[in-house]
Amino acid sequence: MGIQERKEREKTQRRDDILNAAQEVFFEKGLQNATMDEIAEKAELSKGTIYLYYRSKEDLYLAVMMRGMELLYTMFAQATGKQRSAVEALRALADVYTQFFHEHRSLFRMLHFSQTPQLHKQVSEEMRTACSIQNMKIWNFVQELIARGIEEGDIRRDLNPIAVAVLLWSATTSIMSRIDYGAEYWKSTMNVDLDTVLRQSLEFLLDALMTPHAREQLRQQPSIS
Amino acid sequence: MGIQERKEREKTQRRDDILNAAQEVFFEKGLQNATMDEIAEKAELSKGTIYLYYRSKEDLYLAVMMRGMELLYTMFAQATGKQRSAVEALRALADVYTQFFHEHRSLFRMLHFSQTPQLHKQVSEEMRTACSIQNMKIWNFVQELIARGIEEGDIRRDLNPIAVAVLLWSATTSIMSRIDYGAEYWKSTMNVDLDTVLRQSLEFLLDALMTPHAREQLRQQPSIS
DNA sequence: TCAATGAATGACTGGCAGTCAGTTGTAACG
DNA sequence: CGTTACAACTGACTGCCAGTCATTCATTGA
Repeated sequence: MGIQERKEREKTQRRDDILNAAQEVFFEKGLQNATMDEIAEKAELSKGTIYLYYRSKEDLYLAVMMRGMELLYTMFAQATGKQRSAVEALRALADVYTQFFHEHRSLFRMLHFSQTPQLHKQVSEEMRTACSIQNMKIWNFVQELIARGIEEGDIRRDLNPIAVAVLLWSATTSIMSRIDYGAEYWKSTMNVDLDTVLRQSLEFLLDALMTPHAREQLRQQPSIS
Repeated sequence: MGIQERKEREKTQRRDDILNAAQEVFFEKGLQNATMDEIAEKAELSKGTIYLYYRSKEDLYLAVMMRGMELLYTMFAQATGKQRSAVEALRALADVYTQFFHEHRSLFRMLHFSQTPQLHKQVSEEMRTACSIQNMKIWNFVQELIARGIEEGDIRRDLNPIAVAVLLWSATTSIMSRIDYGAEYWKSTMNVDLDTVLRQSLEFLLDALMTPHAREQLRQQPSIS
């Protein structure tokens, strides 16, 4: 009996249609200025139907955001797969994150904005746990990479892997969102190129994490860049 | 003719009353869930009157936030005034920022939230420039401190003062808002104490900024802590 | 006492998130 | 093929709230 299955397929298709429509609108208007009516119209469904699939505007917003997280995770996994050492993988991670930031700016913005406590208070329990799981996947990934770097003797032994992960992630994300918010503003009023600042900061941080031994090795085998 | 002056005084008093009422409500509910009606009631004024003094809810929000920035700036100026070297002043700055974070949590939250582009788009031109000026004051303050540290030979000469300022500020703020968002969550799911992470990160960053010479000196004259 | 001026008011408007009574389309059954 | 059952879908409607504006009120100066 394939009818059940077909219905199942149609249902997930609907969910996806809604997600695509929502993504378009959220990208263009942001959470605040997007309206459910516009999303419904774009999805060629009535507003009521949207609420059959997502509990609230905020839930829908997070659902779109989570696709972004999945994408980022996939990019991470791919980029680090072919690296030899953990430190090389960490550098690749930084590059990929920067790439994600530039090529999927709207997703990055949603990802960052979704960290607001105010938002999470208005979201269903299920969505929150789903986010939490996705989130954890990425954190574990980074953390384990750093732990491996310590084992391999390239990252300083006196550092706490998770602390390093938090510092790296926080600093990077925060500078990126500063760029996103108004790189031009910084350029014009303070003559600062934030893209350069981001690159320098990453270099500075990664360098400061490494053991003297690893730094020495790096100097003997400079990267292609 | 003191009438003009009295009226002037009364007007600024009103502005302040409204600000105080708004602060209470925003602290309790956040921007989204606060209503102008509630603010009006708390200020013992009608809603219409509020709009004679502030153009929109968002403007009012930023006005409250800016008092927070002023407070922070004052705390900064005080704390660094009595330090001998720039590096000592920088450490004092970090301590004071942490203190501000803990003692004025709601203001910190507003300060951080006010960095959202979405918010700034809904705010009057005047408010935006006022924010910008206040913002710049703090950035210049930090930047100059770092530049002084370089001159004094305690901070590495190969670093760009403004880049360092951005990195320090971004990393710190981002970790703090992570604590604010849910330190308990991190403790329970990943067994991480984010307060410790913050302290370690600051130590790590400040240490990595310093010249070998300055680090050496520090070891000979350890701080009181 | 009486305009004149400006501050304050609150009923009202428009817009939007979320709901729900009702409609439609489809499958299963006799 | 007619009928029932059921799930998917609809869109008019409700409640809420930011922001407005015609009106009221208070003060001042003549």
